[in-house]
Amino acid sequence: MTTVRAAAGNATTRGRRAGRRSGDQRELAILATAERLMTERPFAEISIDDLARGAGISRPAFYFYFPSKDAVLLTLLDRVTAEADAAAGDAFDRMADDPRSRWGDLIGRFHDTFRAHKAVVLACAQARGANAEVRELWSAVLEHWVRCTQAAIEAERRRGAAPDGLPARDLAIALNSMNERVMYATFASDGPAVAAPDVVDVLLDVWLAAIYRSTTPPSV
Amino acid sequence: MTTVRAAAGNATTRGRRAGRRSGDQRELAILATAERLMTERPFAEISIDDLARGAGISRPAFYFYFPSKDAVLLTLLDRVTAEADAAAGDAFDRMADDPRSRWGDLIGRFHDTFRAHKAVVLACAQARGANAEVRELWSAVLEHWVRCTQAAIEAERRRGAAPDGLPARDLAIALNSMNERVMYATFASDGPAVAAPDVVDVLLDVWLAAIYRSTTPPSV
DNA sequence: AACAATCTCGACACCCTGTCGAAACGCGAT
DNA sequence: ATCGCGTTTCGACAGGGTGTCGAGATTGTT
Repeated sequence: MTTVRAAAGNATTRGRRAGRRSGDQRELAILATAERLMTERPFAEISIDDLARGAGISRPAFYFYFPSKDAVLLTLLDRVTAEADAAAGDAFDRMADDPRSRWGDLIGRFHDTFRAHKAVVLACAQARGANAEVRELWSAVLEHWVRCTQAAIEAERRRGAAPDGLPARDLAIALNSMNERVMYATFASDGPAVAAPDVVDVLLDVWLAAIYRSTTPPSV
Repeated sequence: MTTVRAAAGNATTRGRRAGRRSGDQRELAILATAERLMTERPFAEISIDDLARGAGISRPAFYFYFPSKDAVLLTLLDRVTAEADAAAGDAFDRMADDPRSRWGDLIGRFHDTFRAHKAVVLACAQARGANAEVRELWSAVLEHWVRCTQAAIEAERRRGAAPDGLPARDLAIALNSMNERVMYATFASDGPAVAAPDVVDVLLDVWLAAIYRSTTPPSV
């Protein structure tokens, strides 16, 4: 298994070899083409030739910018990763003020990040099965949300607002997994799905029930 | 988009053209080879040549038995579909006797079906993104579980054991989606995952909390 | 103008899929 | 036994995708 990442794993070097001149626009054109085509058909059906032609270069020239088609997806996913980490940021502060609103913010942010990059996320979900790097990077995103969720659950238990029960980490994994799968189904219209406008409400209700055994958790 | 299914959509005709002689063993050999290889590497990395050689025939001969690689997976999935439908069967009877045990049975059956065909299910999850037929067939399985769950929730609400709240269908979708994703992560060791022995317990707790707002729901 | 780094692409080797037609096989009817 | 006819097999081909190489074009610097 060869790796697409630079040795240092630096996200900024995922694409081309170091040093740059005028070709930056070409690199961006490839990324833009990829994002556009992904909204039209599954990632697996997009060829490197499609990406190259879309960016106005020949197929061999593509390889100057990216080592493979997957590397393009990984670069796109890097952006989403950064945005997702930022979005999780302070959503967990002052949970005691108004738990329902705070958890709603949290799920809403996950939802917004997911939806803003729907095409990339759906493509990653498809590629995840076949590409270990996509799988690992996506796992890292999810792990971050799980940790934040776990910490918030533990804090709520400490202040007596939430009852003890399942290990907080297991609960956090289950709830975040649910969010991922439910949102995926809704955005992809894949199988039984919750209607798009209701997604956040439905998920929030399950979260509150699972964490507090109530949909009206106590504030301070 | 060409279809792999026979016009009638009959599961028994998914493979070869009608009429048969001694080649049944070959067809089974292909299926057995597929199931074995899927435990070793992702479905996308298995070629038709691999399947043919594994069954002791040449690559063109493979096409006598199946029209494509996906058709093999679909045939395997047909078995799982049948088993899953059967497993859901009477798991919803006498829910009022002992809700916790009954829901536990239900999740346990989903879990057992999933685990018994781990390789097939993981391969389908991978192929789902690229193949519409796999996606539809898997959706049908999930839809069946969702309907059963929805009916059981509504029955529990009618007898006053479960409080009103979210539409039962939305709740059923969310919970079954959670089960699918959590089990997938656990079996595939993909990203944050619940430890294998705890999966059913964790899921059951979330189900009971979401349906009853309690982990000790009332029996008759 | 000359050099070097950057960038481009024609041509190639390789792998995989799906199809065709010819040939081999199995078996009941003559 | 052998003829005939469906069943089964495979060599060979066409088409399309990936990744690589080396030669050439472009651009910025001196």
